Amino acid sequence: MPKGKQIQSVKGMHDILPDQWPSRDFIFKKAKTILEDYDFERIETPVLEETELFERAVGEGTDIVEKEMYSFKTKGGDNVTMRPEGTAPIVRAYIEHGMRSLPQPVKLYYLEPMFRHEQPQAGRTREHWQIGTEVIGEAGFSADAELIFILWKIFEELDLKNHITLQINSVGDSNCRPDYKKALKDYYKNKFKKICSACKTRCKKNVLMMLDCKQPECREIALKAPQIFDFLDDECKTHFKNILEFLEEAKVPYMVNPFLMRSFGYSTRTIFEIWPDEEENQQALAGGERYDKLVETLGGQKTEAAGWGIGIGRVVEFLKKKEIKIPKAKTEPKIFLAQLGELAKKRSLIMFEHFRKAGIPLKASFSRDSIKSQLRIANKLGVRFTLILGQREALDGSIILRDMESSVQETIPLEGIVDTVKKRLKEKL
RNA sequence: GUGGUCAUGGUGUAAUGGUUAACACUGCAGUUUGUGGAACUGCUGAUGAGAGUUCGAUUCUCUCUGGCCACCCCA
Repeated sequence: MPKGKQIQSVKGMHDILPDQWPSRDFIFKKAKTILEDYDFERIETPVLEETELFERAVGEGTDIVEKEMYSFKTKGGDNVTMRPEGTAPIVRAYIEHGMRSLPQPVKLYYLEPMFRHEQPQAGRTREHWQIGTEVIGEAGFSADAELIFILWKIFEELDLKNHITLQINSVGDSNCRPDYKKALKDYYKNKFKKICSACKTRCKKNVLMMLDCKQPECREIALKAPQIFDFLDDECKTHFKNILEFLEEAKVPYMVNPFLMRSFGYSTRTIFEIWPDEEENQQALAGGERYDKLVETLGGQKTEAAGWGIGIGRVVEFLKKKEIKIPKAKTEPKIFLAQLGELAKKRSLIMFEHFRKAGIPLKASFSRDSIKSQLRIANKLGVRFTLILGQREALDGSIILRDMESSVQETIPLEGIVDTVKKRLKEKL
């Protein structure tokens, strides 16, 4: 056999193996329950969208659009992109399906993979799953407040609330943000020599992101920079203040972080992130924002909206790190069926269905013939009882019930076996 | 995209410019063939890919691939 190249999964994309599913299901289930209780409805959009959607929504000049999109031309000549983020496709769907004629706001949630061509490392993959929400058609602060409240509740349900902080900030709107940007630029003008090279490009591309720089020298300068709050107009200010008051009322702890920034082109007013409470690893577990102009940008009518996304992979890792107990997805198997010989094997097949219908799924190892190896498996599974159906038993219509703890076994009639086992299980409890 | 670092069975670790690459766990099987857990025994299974140096490379060099870390950005 020629050895050849070993085919592995594509860079930055990983298999999600069985052992990861209990914690993923745990997260899905918690989030889903809460979201549906709060009247969010599920939506799923295609992985592929027209490239222009993201160029317009996220904005040219952003890293996502400039260097991180999986874009290609189809055989038919269309320019398409694998969804790098969840909001733009959903807004597209909102407009396309005329959802403005539904009672507003429209509250949607999704569970989808996102694709970004980034340099991978732990907690940063090229395909990652997100649980996200969008509330479209609500300008008032109640949308932001509810969204953040629900986000917090989900983390609370995941038993993580003591390990995270909610970071929140306002980036104003098109009315007041330009003034702030100008003030920032003025502030940085005579400090240009002291800032890092990345910030020099940031200064041109997106001044606001300079506040978020991690370099110590930039950080120091940012500390004394003019603050957004002094520039917010009255409406933005009130909007922000109302959210904070709501959070206080709802007992959701938050940290106003004037240096928190998001690079999405569509963010307006409220932005927020959930951070792990750790020195190292500052990767956000979740992030969201208000986006009052996006529907218009994509050709809809004036419609205000907000939303957030949770990174499943990161939360899974975080749960593991914090040693949060994950409830078992499946119930423990209780009964194992061992068979010996052809006839027994044939007879036993139908029993699976009888037991399954009775709510007691049977375990078995059909491919194994020796009683020894079958019992070994039964033992490993930790079942309460093992049913043994041998040639003898199959012939005279009986079966052996073996108690795995006491090793006591008895021969009982095959007829009514389901009820007998049911009774025995009950006795053992 | 830039820089650094790493790469040995499924997992975790050894070792070496020269016979058959070692150990532990796991898996599979056996230890009076119709009976699990312990113990013992055996078996399966690896030097990421390609090229170069060399009599000989898993070991040295280069390229690629992938993981991880930093920058960048983000969930």
